[in-house]
Amino acid sequence: MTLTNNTFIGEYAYSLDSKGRVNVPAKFRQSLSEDNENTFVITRGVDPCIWVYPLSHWKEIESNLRNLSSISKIHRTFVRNTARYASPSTYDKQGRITLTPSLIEYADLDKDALIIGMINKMEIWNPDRLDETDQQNMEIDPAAYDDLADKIIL
Amino acid sequence: MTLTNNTFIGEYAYSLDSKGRVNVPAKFRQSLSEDNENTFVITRGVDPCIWVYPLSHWKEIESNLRNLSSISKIHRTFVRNTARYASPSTYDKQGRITLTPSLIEYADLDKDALIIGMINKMEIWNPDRLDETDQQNMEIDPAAYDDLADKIIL
DNA sequence: TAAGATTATGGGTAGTTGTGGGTAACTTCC
DNA sequence: GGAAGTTACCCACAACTACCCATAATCTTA
Repeated sequence: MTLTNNTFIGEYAYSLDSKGRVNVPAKFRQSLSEDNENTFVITRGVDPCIWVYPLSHWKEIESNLRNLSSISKIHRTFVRNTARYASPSTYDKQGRITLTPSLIEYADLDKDALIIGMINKMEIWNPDRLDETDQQNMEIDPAAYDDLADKIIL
Repeated sequence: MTLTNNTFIGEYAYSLDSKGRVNVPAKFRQSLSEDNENTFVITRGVDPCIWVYPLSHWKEIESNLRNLSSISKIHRTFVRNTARYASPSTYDKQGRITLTPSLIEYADLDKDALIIGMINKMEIWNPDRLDETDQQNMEIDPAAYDDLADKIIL
């Protein structure tokens, strides 16, 4: 059962094979709208993980970046940092995408890959790195967290 | 897999051969629309790197420059710096473009050439110079950077 | 519960891509 | 006009990647 198009929730444990391929959860694939052409764009996350966007969402990001002028240093740097690590990946007949060696290294992926639905994208984690990040996030300022409560009615 | 015509993302490590040729990533070539006639325009970047535009986009830049008045000193200087170092380059059967000695020197290119997709153009870097530039960019005002990130939902 | 469909994982192969070098055409300069 | 240097085009090979098929485990449904 699919909730909303191009929306991802839940957590899945898969394995990364010797060719750098990981399965995309069947539910995520089913949620993809036609215009994504079975394709995702993978890139570096802010945390040590891989971000996986549906193609259609990435195209929106691209069109925003296109309007930034390279005369401005900040704009130039922002475009470079965003575009640099991104690469499209179409899933194969078995529903797997191929990750790039550079991203596998960045996310420190080994055999186990944890896929997490993040609403408009998904994240691929080394389970150990995620545990560590969770620990560190305990130290987040509770006030700032509470602040969010005003914006999102849980 | 090609996302959008004349749009470049990703990072690629290639080598510059003794004849001053570098490969254009296959994905970038495939993304080029017909009207580019397999041709790019190479010129100096603002940073110490080479900017590589698809011919069609360069033509738009030319027509924008045409509208700048030569009375203004800033305009005059800008037009001169932009036009001065530009030169067209068609890729060969193997997908390589030939760089000019002057641009190779400007970008301080040696054996290794790092090609970065910058959406509407690409950049060719000496990996060491890029590392240095990345370091310097750490000093960019974080607030201004976050501001950009807010507008573009990553 | 049994049969069928779907899902997760592993591996083989043909076509593509990146890189080096060779040769012919063209330009430049004396 | 001829020699020297430069540029553009062509061929060849090694490495890699996308695509295909196979199998085992799991879920679905009658």
